[in-house]
Amino acid sequence: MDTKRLKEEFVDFLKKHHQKITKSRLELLDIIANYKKHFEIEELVTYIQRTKKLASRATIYRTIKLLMDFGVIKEIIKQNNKTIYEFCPSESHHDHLICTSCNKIIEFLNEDIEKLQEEICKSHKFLPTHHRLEIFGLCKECQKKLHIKEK
Amino acid sequence: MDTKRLKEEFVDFLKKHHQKITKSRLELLDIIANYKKHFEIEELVTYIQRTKKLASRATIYRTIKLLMDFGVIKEIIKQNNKTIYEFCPSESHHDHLICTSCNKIIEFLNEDIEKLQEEICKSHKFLPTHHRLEIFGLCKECQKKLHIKEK
DNA sequence: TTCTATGCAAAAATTTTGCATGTCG
DNA sequence: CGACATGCAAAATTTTTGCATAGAA
Repeated sequence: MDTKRLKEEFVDFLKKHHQKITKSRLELLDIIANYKKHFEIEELVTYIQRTKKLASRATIYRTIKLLMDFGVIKEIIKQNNKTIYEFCPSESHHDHLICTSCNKIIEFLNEDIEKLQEEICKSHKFLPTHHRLEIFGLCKECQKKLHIKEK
Repeated sequence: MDTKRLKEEFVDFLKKHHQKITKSRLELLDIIANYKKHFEIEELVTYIQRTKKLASRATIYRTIKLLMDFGVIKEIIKQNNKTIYEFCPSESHHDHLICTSCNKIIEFLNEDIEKLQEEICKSHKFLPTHHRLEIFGLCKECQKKLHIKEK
């Protein structure tokens, strides 16, 4: 993935928030953008420390928080107290179908649902910043594996 | 809350899953049903151990897993890596508006959104078991406090 | 030069587990 | 009686933090 543009925006973001522009921060953005789309932090820490020796666990945690504020990382949660993070550059919001058997994550976007959410917020005078919709269940393949008949 | 019926169903559930019916399990269901609707586990542990001395932390954690399988507890997550659990007897599914300033949780249910979700699952041949929709933002009161003008 | 970021290791917070003992069926 | 549940404390997991040092503005 080409992250040149994204890095520039991140630099602006850091300046605006009076934070320093460091090698770690920019390279972490780069690494994460080119790593798996969905990841757990510890897995990422292991990967980074094995391959690049770029940043410590503490810095990775701290930078991920920054990147969440910046808006390119979101947390989506799955069962078992595991937190899965998603790299998600801003344009492409979407929601998730999560298979509880094979842990596959399927993305979808439905404009009607998005619109309905806006209406709900309006009716509660709630000012939304972001949202998360997760549907848990069994994917097509796992239904077959488990011999579940379609209705 | 009257939990007689719920307890009977829980007993059936335990039998069906070849698990034992114990005092701890039944009383924990009772306590949780009458505790706050939204809670963190540690807070619950403290409460139970202060007031009733009924079960150990380990048993509480284990029983909550059981109750999640049984279906009366769901986990909804909020920011800051805190996991909020919700007691939610089966009939009353709903989703959440979560205020990121005062942490208030507002429940809502929108049938159209529910229907659209079913359609999405169908089109992916996905067999849903449950879902979770969380909209984060600022509640009416916090917008006022923070002097945010309505559009 | 000044202030913030980083690394390290220790601490905190949260959840799970092994094992001896108690309880249910 | 046999199998499973419980309590305890220890371990595992995940995340945060204090402080000395390095690096950016």
